[in-house]
Amino acid sequence: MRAHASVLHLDLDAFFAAVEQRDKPSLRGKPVVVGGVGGRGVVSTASYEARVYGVRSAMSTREARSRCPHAAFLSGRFHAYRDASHAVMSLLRSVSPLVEPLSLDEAFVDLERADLPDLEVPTVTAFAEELRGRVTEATRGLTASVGVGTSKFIAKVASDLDKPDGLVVVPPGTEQELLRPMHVSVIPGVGPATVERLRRAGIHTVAELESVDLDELVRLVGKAHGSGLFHLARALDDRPVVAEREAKSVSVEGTYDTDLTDRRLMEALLTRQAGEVAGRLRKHGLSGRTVTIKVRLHDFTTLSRSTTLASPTDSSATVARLARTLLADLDTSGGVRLLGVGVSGLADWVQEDLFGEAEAEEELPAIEIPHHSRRTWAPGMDVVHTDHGRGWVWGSGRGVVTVRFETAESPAGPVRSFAEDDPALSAWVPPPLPGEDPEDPEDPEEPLVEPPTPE
DNA sequence: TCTGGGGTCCTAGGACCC
DNA sequence: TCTGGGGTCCTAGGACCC
Repeated sequence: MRAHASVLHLDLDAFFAAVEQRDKPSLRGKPVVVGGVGGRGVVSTASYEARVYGVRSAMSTREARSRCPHAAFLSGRFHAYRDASHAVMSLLRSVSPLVEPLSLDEAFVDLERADLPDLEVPTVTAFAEELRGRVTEATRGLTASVGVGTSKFIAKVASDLDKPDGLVVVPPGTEQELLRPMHVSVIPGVGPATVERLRRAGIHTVAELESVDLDELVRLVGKAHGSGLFHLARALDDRPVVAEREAKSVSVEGTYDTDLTDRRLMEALLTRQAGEVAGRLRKHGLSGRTVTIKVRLHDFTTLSRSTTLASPTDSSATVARLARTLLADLDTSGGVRLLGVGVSGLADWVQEDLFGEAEAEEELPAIEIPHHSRRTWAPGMDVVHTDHGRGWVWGSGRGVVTVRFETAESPAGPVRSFAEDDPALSAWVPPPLPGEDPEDPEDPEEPLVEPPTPE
């Protein structure tokens, strides 16, 4: 909670649909729905013309079609959205170094770090109005709704008050009178489940929430959430605008038009997804220790299974093998509508660490691995202990097993390879599965079974 | 043929360590 | 062969956000 209205929240109006209307004049003034167009798709964004018919984000596309059959249904062009988003974020960063993007179409801007003569309401209002114009210019016609207030919470609430193409500045000191009549769902983090819990306790508005003491709120919704609600209900929010946030996980998932029942097909799909995840890790110079699969059954029951490695990986083959191993424990006989693979526990990891230091491989002293000292560390992975430290199986193929050693400096130390039949190496190496090319573990062949295209 | 995809954060229980 | 508490890591699930 600041003394001045110096947090700005900007939200591009009906972003995906607006980009489509900008790029295709025949769509202007007409209902446009962007989202999944398959049998199980949902709406990402509806243009304001489509919202008139009750089409909303997250609604199934099937329902959107029945409400507005004459709308244009588009599956989306993410490169175009990314480009437009980039133009906006660059503009915002030119105005203040402290910009926190929330998604492609939303960001906070810290005006304390902008070049303004002062932070009084008239000054900030004029600045925000000019900024909206510059956003429209930079995106060749997209409009933005902007809110400005003394905190992130207030700025975000404000940007919602005059959509689309509006600006609301909440003067310092007026926050509580603004919030009190509002429904509790204006508070970020209050979704359907919390609304229902609060409703049962007779709490509907922010004013009512404000009258509940901290202990009672914690009892109702838990420790962290309760404390958050207690403060936000009083407009107390000092969360800073944070420019750089590091990714914590990378994942790929897909929902299929018809439920999957063939385990071999599921394995093939997981293998493909693992390759996408690992590829994205490598692209960003990341690796991760925990591999998680997600399985949604025919009845929408959602399961997850995860396993954690001794050291991070970005290998397609390793992620794929672990994913398939995790699937093996699950009963999928009723059919599966969604499969996904993710990697978390991310670490910065530069390619040179692994491949650029061949000399490190040469420097390693001879190693004897006593049979009895080995133990299984994780499904599909073996770990070996030696006098020189601990190593783990990194990859295998062509009769060679590659072991990566942990050192005092780094859990991802030098790499050394062994012949598969080396008596020193007692680690069990899982055989390659169909669809995985043992010649090149980073480039698995297409699965033998051709999977259906995920929507 | 209700219910996406890519994320973040929290909780709770168990293992393990000191 | 009794009893503990705190801290951390891991796993599974759930709520929430855009």
